[in-house]
Amino acid sequence: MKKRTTLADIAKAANVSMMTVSRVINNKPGVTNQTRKHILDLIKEMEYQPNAIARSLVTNKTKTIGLVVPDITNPFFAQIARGVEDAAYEHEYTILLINTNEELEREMNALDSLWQKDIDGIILCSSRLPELKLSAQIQRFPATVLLNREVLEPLPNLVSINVNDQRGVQRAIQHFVEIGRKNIAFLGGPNTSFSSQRRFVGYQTALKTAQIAYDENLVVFNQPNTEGGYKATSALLSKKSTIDAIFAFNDLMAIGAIQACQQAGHRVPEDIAIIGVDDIPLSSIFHPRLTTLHVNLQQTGRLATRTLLDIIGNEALPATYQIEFELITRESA
Amino acid sequence: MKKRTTLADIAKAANVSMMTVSRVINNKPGVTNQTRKHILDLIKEMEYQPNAIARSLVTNKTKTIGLVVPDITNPFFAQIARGVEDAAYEHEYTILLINTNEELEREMNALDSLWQKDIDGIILCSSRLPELKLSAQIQRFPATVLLNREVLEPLPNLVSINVNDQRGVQRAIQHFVEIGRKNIAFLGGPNTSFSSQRRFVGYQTALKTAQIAYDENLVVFNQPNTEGGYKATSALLSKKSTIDAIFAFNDLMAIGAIQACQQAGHRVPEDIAIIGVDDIPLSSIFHPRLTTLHVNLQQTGRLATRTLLDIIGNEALPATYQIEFELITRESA
DNA sequence: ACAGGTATTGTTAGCGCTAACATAATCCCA
DNA sequence: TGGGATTATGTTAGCGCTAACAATACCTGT
Repeated sequence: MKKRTTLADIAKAANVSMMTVSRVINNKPGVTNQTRKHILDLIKEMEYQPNAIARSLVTNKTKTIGLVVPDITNPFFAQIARGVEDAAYEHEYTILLINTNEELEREMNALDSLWQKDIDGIILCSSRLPELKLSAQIQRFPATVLLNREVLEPLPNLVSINVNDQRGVQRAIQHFVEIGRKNIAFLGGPNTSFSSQRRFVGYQTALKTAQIAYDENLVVFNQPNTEGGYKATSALLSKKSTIDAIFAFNDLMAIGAIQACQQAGHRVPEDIAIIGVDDIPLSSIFHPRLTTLHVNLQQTGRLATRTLLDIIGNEALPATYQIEFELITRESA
Repeated sequence: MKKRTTLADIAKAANVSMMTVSRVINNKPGVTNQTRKHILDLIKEMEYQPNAIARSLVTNKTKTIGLVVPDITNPFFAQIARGVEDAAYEHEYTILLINTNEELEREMNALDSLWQKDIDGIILCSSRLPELKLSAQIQRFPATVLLNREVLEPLPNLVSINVNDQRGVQRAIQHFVEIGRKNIAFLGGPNTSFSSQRRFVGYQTALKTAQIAYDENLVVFNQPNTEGGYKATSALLSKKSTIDAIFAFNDLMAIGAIQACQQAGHRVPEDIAIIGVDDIPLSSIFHPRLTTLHVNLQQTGRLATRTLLDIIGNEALPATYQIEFELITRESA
């Protein structure tokens, strides 16, 4: 690991001042083509690469954005992260990745450490911070995009992006109605989850629209995995045998639900139609192939960083975006 | 976004020199408990947080490590990333995440940009760089850990961590033999992939050990997904009907293989036993539940950063690690 | 009470770069 | 042909911090 070549080295070698070299590397005008070429050659020859740290210290820009997610292992966030990074790469930004593991303390520490590193902005996914702390944090960063979190009072340097859970669920329920289902059950996830709450509201709204009476016996909450789906559905079937459709919080629960139905002797989708959410890879492999609500998360990630860069660049913007679900109709409904 | 509080601000407020404050925030000796407390109070009161950029410029340490992966969307790398970040967090390091998308140019750019940001080390996963370029890159970073890539000539600041593909496959084949299978087919992945190659070697070695003759008609390569597994297996079954076991490059191919077998009227595992690799979540949900080779990737990620930090801290180390697969015996074999 | 040590605080310089202003070189047209 | 505009280059200062050395203040034992 040899020592870095610095601006000064190049300047000396080219027999010009550091500023002239600086102008060349930053593509600024005010340098003859001849000297520019000369310097460019030297830069290549001496393998000079600017020291971003030094540059940041004076410009107050780091070309770095922080991405805070609960758990990168969750495909939901991995997809978003990929989109975020892709778009960042295109604009020559890099990503500082942080997992909060849904722990408040870790999220606070993360934000502090990002702040210390003087990043240009943050993309904060599914933040669990209490409103007050969150808004305090946001105010100290130059720009932030909030993903998948209920909005606070508007802030000038903040944009929120949310998936439209309500509307998505309504679409699903509507689909059930269109294929003639009337006894539609709702499998909720953990009720600490914002999206589970919103989906529940969507479910109720959609029933009202379809003029179907709400029946609380058709609603169960459980863990958002296959096991939870299985248990919830078994419980449901034992007290209500007239069910002909199930909306599940996510695909894993939907799969659990299918297994429970089949176990109990119901055919899917003939007797009971099932719709999940997320469109995980498994959905198209599992048999029967799962009908599900889908969002292009990678695209959403891209949108998040583009929006962030817009805020950084001081371009006016609306304060919230709503991303719509798409219903992927496959075999299960 | 108000202006940052700086060391100078604190120094002025406390009526001491900047150095004294610096000593306090860096927990260095040479400050009275009294003044220390006084300064600490002011720091809290004025919400001072050191500027990491400025600090890095003088110390030449950034407390940041680069993590380069082909695609964070791939659960394999997401798991590793999670482990890497967890361990980094514990040591107060942060992670710069980069996706190369398996593109050479993007990998080079990534490495350049990390270099410019003066990071303390890199963890490079499944690098596709030609040997020469790779080793040149490695030599300019203070420390690097190579994951899942054949080792080059040893370098003082480099540690390689590889999953022991060969031994893993041997374990799988041995399991087939133990349950009385003799006609063992091999479903390979893309032959550009190092791991596919190594697993193929392991397959041949294991056969030799078990004194089973190698038959090239039992070997097929295809895409590493369910479709590839399905096609490969169909092809296999049409020319060889005596097959009683299949080793698949990964779980997705294994699932495709199962579907192809069942389609062709073979029972799994009674007629044909099947083993995959990766232990993806689906493996334990799919029916029949998949027997598969498993590695604790999160743990591997942790190992990677611990090792990297050891290199940074100049603690002597062996040049390569081998991580062993574990055979998870479920229903499919 | 004082030499010689130790514990505490301060001063100077510089990391590598760029903003802002200052100067030198070149041009163009009346 | 000369002077104001223009273009090319240089100089100075400082971003926020810490390493290294310098200067005090405070001891301790004799």
